[in-house]
Amino acid sequence: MSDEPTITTIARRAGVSIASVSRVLNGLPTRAETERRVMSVARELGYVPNSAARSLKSRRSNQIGFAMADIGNPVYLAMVREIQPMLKAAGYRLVLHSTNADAADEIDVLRGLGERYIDGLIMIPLRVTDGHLEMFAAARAPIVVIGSVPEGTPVDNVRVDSRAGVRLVVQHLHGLGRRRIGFVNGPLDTVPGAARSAAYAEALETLGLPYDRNLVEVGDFYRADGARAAARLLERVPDLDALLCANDLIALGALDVLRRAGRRVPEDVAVAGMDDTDLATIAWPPLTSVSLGSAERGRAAAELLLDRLDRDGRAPRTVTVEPRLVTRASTMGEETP
Amino acid sequence: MSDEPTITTIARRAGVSIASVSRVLNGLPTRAETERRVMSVARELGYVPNSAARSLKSRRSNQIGFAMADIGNPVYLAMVREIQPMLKAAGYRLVLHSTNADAADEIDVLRGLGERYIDGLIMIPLRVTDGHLEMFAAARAPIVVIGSVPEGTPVDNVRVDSRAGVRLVVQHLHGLGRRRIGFVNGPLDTVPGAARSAAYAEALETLGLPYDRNLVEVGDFYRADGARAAARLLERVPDLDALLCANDLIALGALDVLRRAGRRVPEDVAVAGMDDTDLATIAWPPLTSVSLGSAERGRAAAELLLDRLDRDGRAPRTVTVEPRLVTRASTMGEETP
DNA sequence: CACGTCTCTGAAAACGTTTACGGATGGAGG
DNA sequence: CCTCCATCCGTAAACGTTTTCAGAGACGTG
Repeated sequence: MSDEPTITTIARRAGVSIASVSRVLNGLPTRAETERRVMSVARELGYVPNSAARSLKSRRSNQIGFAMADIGNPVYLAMVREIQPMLKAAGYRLVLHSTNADAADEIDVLRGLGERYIDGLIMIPLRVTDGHLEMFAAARAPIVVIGSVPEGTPVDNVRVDSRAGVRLVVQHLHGLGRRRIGFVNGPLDTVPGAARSAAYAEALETLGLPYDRNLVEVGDFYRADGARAAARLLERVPDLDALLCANDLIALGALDVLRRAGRRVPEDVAVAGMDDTDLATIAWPPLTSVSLGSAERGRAAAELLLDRLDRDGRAPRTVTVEPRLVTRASTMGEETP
Repeated sequence: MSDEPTITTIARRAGVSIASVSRVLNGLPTRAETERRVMSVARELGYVPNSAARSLKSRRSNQIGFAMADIGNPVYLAMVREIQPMLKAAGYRLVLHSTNADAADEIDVLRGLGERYIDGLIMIPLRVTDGHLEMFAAARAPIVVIGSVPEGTPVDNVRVDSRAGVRLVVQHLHGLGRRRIGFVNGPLDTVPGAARSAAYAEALETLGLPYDRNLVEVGDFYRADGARAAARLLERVPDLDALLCANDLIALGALDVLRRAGRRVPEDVAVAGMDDTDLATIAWPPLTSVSLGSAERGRAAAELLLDRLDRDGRAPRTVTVEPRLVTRASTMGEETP
């Protein structure tokens, strides 16, 4: 027990060569007697193969990286919950990277691909910088990006038509007779922030509603920021009758603020979130939210990656997930359980 | 770009030996001119050291494992959120294992320690089998167990006095005048399930309340199971006036059921959870819950592990975290925001 | 009996690092 | 001019595997 047994220890004890030991351990055809001896010695010594040595030879680590901004956000969580079992079933381990949406941090992870401690990477960058693009191009292992990426970027890509998603909610709110539809967004320099901002304007236009910049407030994608932003918005536009939030977390913050302000949801203000996380059914009132298919996106990303690990060389593929509106009591009072 | 540059490539291009390259890259003293040449070639080639080779020599992987039942449970999530940045700051990566509370799966992870792909492991076993104990004893790398473990087990250990926690809530409910205090527990063959069961009985006895087995129902530690168990309990004991749930998730399920049954919380039934996760403040009404210091436990576990990685050889240590009751509207109506 | 064929095994190289050791060089001191 | 020491660097071994290649027997066939 003092020193870890290696293939060499076993070979000596069993009176065979290390090559034979390796063959037995890898299930290659071997004479029954040899196999028996090797196996028995290996078991007796409690032998476990050294993964570093194996990786060095085989050039595979059997690890996959997953990089997202913050493991605390239930969207990413939903993805991890899909991805982890799939990878595990395929014999891969999951290495988690929480980057705080910091570009330098993310580029560090990408550099990690070169260290070869992971065979592939699933990444959700909130901002895609030139640095990202360079690393994507130079990457020495497959990458799947969840979220939009410029045309022609040489990585597999899973995206969701968030524009359509925003349109769905805005139409829903409009259909309920709401005309002063506020919008609490996340940072505009993030990919989702920018997309949702454009989509909001576009949806209003389609419906013939005027775009009023006073109705828009920007915070960050967290509950506390959402609350603050919603409070600012409410103060500026007291006659708001609906609130679209770029995120379920933001929506939770908004609900807190509205409750404290004595506004009834949905009677006075209808509130909708995005992502349709578990939180939507926990919140009170239950939150109408656009599902952006987090679980589905996670699954698709894992599939794309595993596929490419199997046989590389194909052109990059893009999978697009359809958004789906899930209405609950925060917009449709009557549906309250 | 075709073939990954190695230390040998650099050596050739710079006209020095691989030893010199290694020295430069590791910051060992070298003549300025040599250093300049090596660095410039390395940069030009986009050299990145191969982690497998490095691990093989150095016998360290710079990875730490974290094994829990289900990444979806916010308790574990709170821990990961503490642990991940601490490990990262210390130069370690996090390898995530979701074991579905399956003993065989957990033992697999423990076996992984022998593969040396992780330098240490933080584990939260829901059940501690003989298999676990054997692996703990034979482990070739440091382990920190979060949760109780038999006296004398040779691992560092972070625990929480859940007995005291249960006592706190039961006293709180009793102090509010509740006398028919139901208990929805998780599986009794899990470490927390067993502990909470014993603690519930004990707390009742301390308060001079009779133990009525009709008041106890067992499900699993999830929302849906909690709902089902609470429904059974409610049907059996309609005059229940308080409900202690072994878990915030269970409590959410219970809230759903009570709402659907038309019981007011807390007027008719006071509800309390355990773990004090984020969900407690999202639920409606906000949930009274016993904090079992998830974040604190995560931090302590990471500290213990990093400490032991620094210098091994000390006796195993145990850190105990104090529970803390956080009262909210689900038991104290008047505090409703 | 010579030969070819087949099955099993061992020797050795290779993966990409780190590091112990000793050789070369140059300057200081006698 | 010789010796000594310090400084810098190259050679080679080692980490624990996998895999290629070829040798050794066994056996059947002509």
